[in-house]
Amino acid sequence: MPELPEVQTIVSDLQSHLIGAHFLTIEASHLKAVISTPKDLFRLQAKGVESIQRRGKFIVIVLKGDGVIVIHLRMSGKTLIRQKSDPIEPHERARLEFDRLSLRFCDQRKFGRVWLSNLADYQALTGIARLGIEPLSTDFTPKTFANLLRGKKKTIKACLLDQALIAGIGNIYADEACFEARIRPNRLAASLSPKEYKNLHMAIQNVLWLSIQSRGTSRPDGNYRDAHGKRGNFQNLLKVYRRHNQPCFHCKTLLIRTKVAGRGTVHCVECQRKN
DNA sequence: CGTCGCTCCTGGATGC
DNA sequence: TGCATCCAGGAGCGAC
Repeated sequence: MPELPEVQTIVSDLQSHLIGAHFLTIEASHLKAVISTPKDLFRLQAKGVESIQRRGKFIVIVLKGDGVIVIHLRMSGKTLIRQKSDPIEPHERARLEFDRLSLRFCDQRKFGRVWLSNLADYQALTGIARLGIEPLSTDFTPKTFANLLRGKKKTIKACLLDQALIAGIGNIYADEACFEARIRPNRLAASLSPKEYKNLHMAIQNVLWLSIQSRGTSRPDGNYRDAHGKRGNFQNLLKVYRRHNQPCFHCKTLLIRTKVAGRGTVHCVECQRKN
């Protein structure tokens, strides 16, 4: 599923094709996929694309003037850059028409959303307002990370998945970062030592940067594709995610699968000790 | 207020 | 072989 590295890859793709294009209309074939008001829709029409950014797992397309288009892909969403004349895509839920191309929002599981709004309202409307720190920003230091987690009464994995604490990490990179830092995902966040906070902070940044360099993770049966419909490559570099019953690359012990924070979780009982 | 569990969805996997 | 049930999983929301 698209997490920070996948969304960053898509945003880069969109930046090179959509900047300067003019947004014309949106057509929703799945009504719940698009959230807007007639007023907002009217205000968005025929405005040039000024910038495209990522915030957490959100894609934010800012139009000249006052329009903002926000997309969240959730589990299975895709945004595909197509020609206007190209045929309908499988699971296509909405079509954003620009003057020179057509952006198709596709989503097998119908969890994803497209919002049409304006600069004053889009952060509250979409939930972007509630997001925590960006893990690849300069503000995200070992110290801010430790301060964020110190009082928390839940597992470290639940904290990594909590978008109000840190924005952009999902199930794949939570497991990968915990393995990289040699920390068991079901440890209580407050129980980590200063050194472990530091190690985990570095592991998070390393894993996210490496995945961005590989254009994200596309599982064999997974749904993530970039804006051209192509797979990423980080699945070849995963150490634990979806590798249960396979040997740990470090110690050869078979990795085990458990449930932490309600999510399928894979870790190595030897490399990721209880304390 | 913080944390937990339920819900939304689909299609592939599993069970009988 | 075929039909029914189970399950993953991000995030909002109600319950406690």
